[in-house]
Amino acid sequence: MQELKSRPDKDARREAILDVASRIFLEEGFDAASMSAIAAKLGGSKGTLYNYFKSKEELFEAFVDRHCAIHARLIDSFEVDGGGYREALRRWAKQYLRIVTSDSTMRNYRVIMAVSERWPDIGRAFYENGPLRGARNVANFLAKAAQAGEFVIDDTLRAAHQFIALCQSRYQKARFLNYLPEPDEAEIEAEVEAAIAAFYAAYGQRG
Amino acid sequence: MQELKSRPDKDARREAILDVASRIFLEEGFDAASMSAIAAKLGGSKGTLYNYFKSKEELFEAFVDRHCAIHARLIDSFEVDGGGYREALRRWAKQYLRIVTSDSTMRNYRVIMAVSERWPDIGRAFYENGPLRGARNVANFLAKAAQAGEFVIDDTLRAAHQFIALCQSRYQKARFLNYLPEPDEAEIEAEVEAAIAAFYAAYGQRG
Amino acid sequence: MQELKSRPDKDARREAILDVASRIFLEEGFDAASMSAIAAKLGGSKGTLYNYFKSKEELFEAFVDRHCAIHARLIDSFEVDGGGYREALRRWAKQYLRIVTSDSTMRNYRVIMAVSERWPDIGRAFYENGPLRGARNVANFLAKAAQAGEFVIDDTLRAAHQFIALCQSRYQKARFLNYLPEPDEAEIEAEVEAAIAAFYAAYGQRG
Amino acid sequence: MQELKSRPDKDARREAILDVASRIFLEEGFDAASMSAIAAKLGGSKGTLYNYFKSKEELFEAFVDRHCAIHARLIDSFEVDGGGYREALRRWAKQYLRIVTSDSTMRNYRVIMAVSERWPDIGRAFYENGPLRGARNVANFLAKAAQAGEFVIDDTLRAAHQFIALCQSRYQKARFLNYLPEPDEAEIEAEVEAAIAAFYAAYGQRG
DNA sequence: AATGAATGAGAGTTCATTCAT
DNA sequence: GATGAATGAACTCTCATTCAT
Repeated sequence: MQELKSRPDKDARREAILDVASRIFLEEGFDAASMSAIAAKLGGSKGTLYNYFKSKEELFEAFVDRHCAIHARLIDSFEVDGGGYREALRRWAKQYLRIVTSDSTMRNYRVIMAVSERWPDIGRAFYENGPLRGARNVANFLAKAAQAGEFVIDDTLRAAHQFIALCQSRYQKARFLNYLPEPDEAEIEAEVEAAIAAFYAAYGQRG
Repeated sequence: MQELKSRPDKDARREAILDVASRIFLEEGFDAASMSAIAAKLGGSKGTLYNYFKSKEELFEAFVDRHCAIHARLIDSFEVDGGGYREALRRWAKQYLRIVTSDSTMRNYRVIMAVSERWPDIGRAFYENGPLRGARNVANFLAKAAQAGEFVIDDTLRAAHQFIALCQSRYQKARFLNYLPEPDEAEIEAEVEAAIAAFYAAYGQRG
Repeated sequence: MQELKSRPDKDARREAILDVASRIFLEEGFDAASMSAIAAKLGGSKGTLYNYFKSKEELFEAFVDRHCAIHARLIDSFEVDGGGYREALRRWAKQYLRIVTSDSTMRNYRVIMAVSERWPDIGRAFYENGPLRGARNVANFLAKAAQAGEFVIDDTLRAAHQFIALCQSRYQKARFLNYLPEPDEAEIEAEVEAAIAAFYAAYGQRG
Repeated sequence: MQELKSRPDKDARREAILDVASRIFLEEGFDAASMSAIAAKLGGSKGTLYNYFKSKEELFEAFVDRHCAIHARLIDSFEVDGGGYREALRRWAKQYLRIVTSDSTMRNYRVIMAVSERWPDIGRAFYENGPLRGARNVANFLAKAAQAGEFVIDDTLRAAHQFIALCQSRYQKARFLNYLPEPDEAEIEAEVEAAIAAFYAAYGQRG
């Protein structure tokens, strides 16, 4: 009874803390974020924070885990399907690009990249749940499409990486370095069209 | 008289400070680097540090400026020339990829990206001196080559971005997130070959 | 009815808490011991702790009381009797020295002495139940023995203190300061023999 | 020049900090003493404290070192000489007892004993500079006196320990546990007389 | 009677920065 | 111009204690 009642409470509080901590980590990065600031924004005391996470590092890891999961779920939610291969690819790319160039994803990346030298595990986990997952999904699609005669592809994972890189060619570093703002819908479309054109030129089945 | 003698001294000291500060900023990032640590490694006093740079931020900016310059010089040093267009492009790409995936460049990027939200100017400066400069150099080359009939390209800057993205397709995020180690020579070659093949398929003049 | 049933339960729990608290106080001292650590080792909650003892100080006092009682009982358990006076004294001294130089007694003393300035009552209580009780027991014995013609003693309590001091002469401070380990049986015997020899020289009835 | 001027300043400040820290350590013990309290009483900032001692432990060690030195010097200052052996011994014992039962020595012992389990080195150092040094000095005297025919002593160090123990017999534990106040001059005299009587009875050359 | 989440004060420590020398 | 001692704010983290459930 008590368990059934109190556990969800505890979990809810934990999530609430993570919510606040996430926002601050994303805004400030690991080092500049302070436990005091998190507690203050939470409206609770520092002691409470430490009842739920036994150190700043542990809180950060929980933040990373959560965002790995979020990212993984998001990426898997993009269906690569329907309306013909070209259209499917186009639809996937636009969704992906929209997410991956968003301010929130950028902040996410910057925070994680910043600590990837100190804590390689964190970078690795994020890579596997984010970029690699996306590439694999695309690779699977490409394999199916190739079998159906849409493409001629030797190494589908490499091709997937190339396709994704083409989509982001203009935005990847520019967004990481905050040189460009979030692309609007037209820009996304343009990038994706250009990427698809190049990709089909390279791997499309010739008439 | 005194100026003629003391200025170079002063500049030399400044550079010495920057040398040390750079190393520490690259290793620790802006936040984790401490002025005390810099002064200690310098063998001087913190007071001296503040005689040359009036704050940690200013020292960091000097560090960024210096690395922008270093990067710009480096990128411009890659000749896009000689031995036919394809060979020139290949040579350029290999040099670029070697540099751009190196541990030292990675540290550089991570440090800058980490602060790009707080201080967008810094990210912008780095983008312009690094990635953008590289893309422009390639774009110039592509324009010349297109005029000579090697390529059919509409938007050379976009094509340049695409070519560079293709070269780094596998390594960009993987390196930022410390998922993969520095690529060896064979891996660089493979990446570049695949990129060139795709690029020529997309933009090469058809027989 | 309920009282008859619940009181023993309550007492048992109290004792269980004291068991755990004692161990921790002895290991860490008053200041370094934390209520959290005690609760954790107890397997219960901090709230429960405070249901039985209304503050850390009160818990500490209970710990002191308990150890006063333990010590008193222990000291009284040493019979000063049988096998002639010299032999009785020797037997008593060996038992006493064994106990009083043991690691567990040392920890006990150190903890109490450490707080004896802050809370003189605690030191006083411990002195009365430990050293003073021992000295009085010996003094009683000496009085009887003197009456029987074994000794010529003016002030039996002073003589008792002297005898005990002689027994511990080498170990008292050395053990408190953790300079020497627990003495082994041979060392105890040697100390006691030397003490008895000196004591009889000083107070023994001359032939 | 600068060295000749600034070093003494630094040393003086260090000593001033140690003065204050000593007082607080003696009053509160290691755990209860706080760096904030020390800084406050010093009239300086906590940062300054840490410029001189890089941790609380290091400050404590300096405190211990200082008091070891003080104790050693004090103990060596007691001449065991002049006015015949008995009188020399009496004079020494009174001085020793006066010091060793003083409130300030008591505080010193309590603080050190309290940490002797955690940091055995500290207890050991204190024992060697204090009690052991005193015992050795007495042992040397006894050896000379024995050679001159004043005593018949087999093991002079043991005899020295016994003599000292006899002197403190009533006060040792009683003072550690704060059961008795500082003895006055008459009490000291009485203790010493009793000790000397017993000691001569045990080891004095018989007429 | 038992819990354990919440608290806020305060612990030790580090920091960027200043300034008299 | 160089020094390094001094500072006070801010840091991460722990504590004894309370109280609604």
